[in-house]
Amino acid sequence: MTPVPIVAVVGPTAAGKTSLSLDIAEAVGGEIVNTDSMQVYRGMDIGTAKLPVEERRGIPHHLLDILSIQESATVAEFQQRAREVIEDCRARGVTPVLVGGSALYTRAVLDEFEFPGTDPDVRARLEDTLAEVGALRLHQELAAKDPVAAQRIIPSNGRRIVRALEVIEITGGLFSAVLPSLTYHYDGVLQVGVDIPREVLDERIEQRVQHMWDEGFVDEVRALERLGLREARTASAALGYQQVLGFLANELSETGAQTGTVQATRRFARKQQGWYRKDPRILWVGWGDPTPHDQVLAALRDTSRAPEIVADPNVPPLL
RNA sequence: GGCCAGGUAGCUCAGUUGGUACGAGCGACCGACUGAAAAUCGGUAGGUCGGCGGUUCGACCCCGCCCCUGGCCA
Repeated sequence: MTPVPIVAVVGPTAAGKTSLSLDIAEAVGGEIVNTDSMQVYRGMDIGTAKLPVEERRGIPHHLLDILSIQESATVAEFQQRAREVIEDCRARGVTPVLVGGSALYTRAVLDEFEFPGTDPDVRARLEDTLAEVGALRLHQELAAKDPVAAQRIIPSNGRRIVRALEVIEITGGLFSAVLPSLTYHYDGVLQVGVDIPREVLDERIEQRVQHMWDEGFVDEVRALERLGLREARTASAALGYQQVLGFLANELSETGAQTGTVQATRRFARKQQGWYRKDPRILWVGWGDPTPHDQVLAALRDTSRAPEIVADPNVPPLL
């Protein structure tokens, strides 16, 4: 069977990925696959800017609302589920359109990326040790077992040191702390990056956060708090949610929570841009004329601008 | 109007008994990143120490006046 192309829309939060992805999906008859690490949680809607069902233009959306906030999403599991969805789409001749701002998630799905496994007991033990002796001491242990990994992980980053030691312990091998080279796992991938001037982005973020508050974000968090959000390891750290939890705990004023959310979201957007700007495969589409929509459709037609698609003669033209 | 406290990095504040500001946290910017990634961690840039005068070899630190902020008194 000839592979169907894959389109991935990436870029910083609030840049306009969602509407672009809908346009693309409509134009090529595709389905949306979420690659946002927080939109996977049920009930986290307003704060993650999850597209309401009635605005999805009837296009199937995958991998939204697949976990309760009590659960903790992981890249490895997400990778597996996303690949299953992609396989399913391709088998049906449908183009998967991935959208989301979690760069590691997108890469784990699109690129050759193998996760060595995990063990809750080993992990828990290492985390206890970390809390006891501190990152520096653990880093010495790592240096003894895997000098190369130790050299690549900064001695103060306890989290990554723990993971490296975990992998070493359960595999009996070494831990490679280097990101794999940029090699697609699939044929016919087109990554589209939404480019947007920093001032415009900052403005949009502020508006988005204001809109969240207008839509009842605080109530959403209050309801989730009753369901255990505060104790949720991952979900409680989501942008905005952590600030509102602070407000509900009286550690912050409501205004402080709101401005804090804007500030944290801006910082997050910078971090996202950092990830994407070093991936040379991304086709950047800017705002203005022609529209991003038209730029992408042109790219899908003009094979010279979508080298990954051209590279595979088996991929049929999209339009 | 008087008294007291305070005016030091974008913000909140340390600090120097007078000898080139050791600054810190947050923020900003840049970066790392393989099972929490909206996480975790690293690096860099920011200050004529409220203004003007004086004392001194030398003042952010002493003196005088002024301006500003907060509190108390009238």
